[in-house]
Amino acid sequence: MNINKRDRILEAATKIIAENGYQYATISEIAKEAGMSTGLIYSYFTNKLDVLFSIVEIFLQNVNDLNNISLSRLTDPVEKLYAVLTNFEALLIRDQSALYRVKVINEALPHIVLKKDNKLKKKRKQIISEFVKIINAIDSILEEGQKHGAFDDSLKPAVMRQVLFGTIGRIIYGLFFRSFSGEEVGYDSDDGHKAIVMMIEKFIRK
Amino acid sequence: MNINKRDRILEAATKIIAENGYQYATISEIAKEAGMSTGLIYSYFTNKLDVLFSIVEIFLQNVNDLNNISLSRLTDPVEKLYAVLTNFEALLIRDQSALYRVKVINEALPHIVLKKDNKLKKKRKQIISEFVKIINAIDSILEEGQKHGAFDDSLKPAVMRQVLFGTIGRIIYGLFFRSFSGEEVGYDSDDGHKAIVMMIEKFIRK
Amino acid sequence: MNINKRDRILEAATKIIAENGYQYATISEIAKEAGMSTGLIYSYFTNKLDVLFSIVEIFLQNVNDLNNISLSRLTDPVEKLYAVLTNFEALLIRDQSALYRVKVINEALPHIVLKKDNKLKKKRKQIISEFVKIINAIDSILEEGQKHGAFDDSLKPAVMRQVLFGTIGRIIYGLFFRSFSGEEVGYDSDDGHKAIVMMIEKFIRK
Amino acid sequence: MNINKRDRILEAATKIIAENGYQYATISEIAKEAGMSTGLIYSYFTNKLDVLFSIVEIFLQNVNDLNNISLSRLTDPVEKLYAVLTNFEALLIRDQSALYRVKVINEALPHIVLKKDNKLKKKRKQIISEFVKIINAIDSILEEGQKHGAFDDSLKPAVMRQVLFGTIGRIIYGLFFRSFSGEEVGYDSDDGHKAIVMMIEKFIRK
DNA sequence: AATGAATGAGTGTTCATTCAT
DNA sequence: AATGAATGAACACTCATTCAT
Repeated sequence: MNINKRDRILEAATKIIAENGYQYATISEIAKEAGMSTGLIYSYFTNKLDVLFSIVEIFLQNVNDLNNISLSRLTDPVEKLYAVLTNFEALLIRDQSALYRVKVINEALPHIVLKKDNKLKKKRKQIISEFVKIINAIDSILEEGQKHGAFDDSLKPAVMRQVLFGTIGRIIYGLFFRSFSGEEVGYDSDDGHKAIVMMIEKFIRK
Repeated sequence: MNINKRDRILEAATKIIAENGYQYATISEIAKEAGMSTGLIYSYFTNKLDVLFSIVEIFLQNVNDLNNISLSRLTDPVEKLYAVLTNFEALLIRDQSALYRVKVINEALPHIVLKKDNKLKKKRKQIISEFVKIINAIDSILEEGQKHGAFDDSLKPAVMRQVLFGTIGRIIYGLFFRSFSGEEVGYDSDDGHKAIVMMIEKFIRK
Repeated sequence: MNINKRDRILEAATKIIAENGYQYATISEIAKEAGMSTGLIYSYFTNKLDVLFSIVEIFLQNVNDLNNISLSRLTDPVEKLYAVLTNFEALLIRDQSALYRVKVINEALPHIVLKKDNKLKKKRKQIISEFVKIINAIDSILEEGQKHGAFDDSLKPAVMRQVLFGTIGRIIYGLFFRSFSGEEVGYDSDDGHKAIVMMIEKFIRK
Repeated sequence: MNINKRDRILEAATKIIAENGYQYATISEIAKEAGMSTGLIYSYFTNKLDVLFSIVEIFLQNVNDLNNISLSRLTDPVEKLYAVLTNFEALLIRDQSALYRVKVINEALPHIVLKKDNKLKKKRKQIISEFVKIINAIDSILEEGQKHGAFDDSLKPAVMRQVLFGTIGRIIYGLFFRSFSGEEVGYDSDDGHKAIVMMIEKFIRK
């Protein structure tokens, strides 16, 4: 197994799926983009859905890896929250292919929820476990921060976390849309970053 | 044309698409759910995508209709913002079929962006125009509010609006997921509502 | 469901499979032969294997139906055996399409044994049950005949039955081959019939 | 060319094809079973069908070799027939891998008849010639025996031969099935042998 | 001689869409 | 207006075969 080639497939798939939607992205087009034959994709992935899932899986693992590093050297909940959300943002904004990833992950989530494919049970579990890890990381930061009076405690951590996720997700999706369609959306990535930072500040107790 | 039948199709489609995803929702299953033949669907809609688009279209029209009523009798930007977001929330949380709609609209957006189907050009434009109306309504409320010192003006209206959309969308999606999967998500619709209200307050200048 | 159309598919499939072998018989060729589209075949059958199985199933049902009629009015084991084997022969020799059936059934048996397709579990069971019915019919005729001293009892009924099946099968396969390839095989259907009759006589105790 | 390796491939192929059917037996599985790479198989055989054909070819050659030895020292048609059929039986019942061969040869015959593959014309001819040799050997024994009054002459030799082939084939297939599926078939290899012997006796004129 | 990664033709199957009734 | 049988384009996936190493 050529690890490099697997990555090439995932990168090509990310692009093709982002541009066409999962349903209209064909394996043969992905293969063409990756510069290989359709058959070869099936020696790296179980099926088309597995390609989609793997994109999500790797992204979530990257998030968790970054979080592990960042959180290990921090103690202040405020700083921790900062770090976690910045990691998220960084992984999704970095470059063009990162923006594609936003789109793909957005489209992948419903598929992961649906449990259509028995062959991918294990991978599904793995993805959910990575996702839960992220959620737990944030929720426990928020909880800890509320207990220590660092954060506004009028909202449950789970809701606060949704607010933060929703904010980041939507802002970044707008940036993807701008880059994809060429149309203006009324803000740029600096504005977006500022918004995320401000959201955190809104929840900090003065 | 039987307007009642058209609605029945859209309601059935909303359920089937929400439960299976657009790709896996078949016309024949939608027809069965609506209690009619597959052929009949095609005398009310151009094609499958048209069904999806129509769900979104009607929702956006409803939002705008509600907004028009609410905004006409209000002058205070703060009250206006309240009204608009509450309308949104109301239309998406009301009942089970409203929760389905969250899911379907989420899935529909990428399709609307993609412009795959030439037959639906007009409908696409119509949807975008409804969407822009909503965006403009909010953006001008925010702008006006900032000018009058009612809202925090450190973020551009467009970004603020994304933050609010993202928050509401994510929170409501969580509620859909809870209702669909039966799993707990850590909050209920009251918590969600509280969060939306609080988001507005965060942006009000004291 | 048009019962006539189902039969047309089976007849076309029997021809195409007999001429090309199951592996090389494509659904699209069967559809063409049956004068319909590929899709329609799938509203009558689960999949390609289901078509194959159904050919066998109908044949076995026909055999059992004929056997039920014949055996009900006979008491003498010798006459019964005669009747059963003649039924078999009749159904396999009757006409061109009957000869095709010999070939197809021969090729189908291994597939039935393999249990590859979970969707066809029920049909598989049904086929085996029809097959067992035939086997039991013959075996009990032989057993009864042996008990009454009508048949040679130096072989177990199961073995005798295999001898009779093998004889008929091989002889008829030869006739199929002659008709299919145009080559001579050294005997015709009259010779074949004589052989089957003689086989029975060989087992009759004088 | 390593003759040993060629044999290893054929042995592996016999097992895999017997267990899965020719269609579902993959070259890569055969290679794995033979403990080598897929590529290597193609330096010993033209293609997949060539592997199948070669199994049959070798079997038929073995039969003819045994027949040549046996028949050269016998003159009595009855003894000759005994010898020929016993050779046949011996080669097919001997051990597990011999039982596999029954299955494979059964499945191979239709492929040999079909003439699909131009590359194998020569091999096809060779197989048919070996097969004809066997048929001729038996037919001439039967003919000679009939002329000398040793055998029942009410059936043409060709038909008698089919009866004998059918009997042996069916009985041995039952034994393969028993060994493969683990189910009982109502007789064992001793019963089978007895049946073959008895069949000969049935044709001997007393 | 040997490997196994890579190819790509081939086909079963699905399902949106049409249209005769 | 309504049906649902019929169509056939489209695509995921498999696997025999090749060939660079």
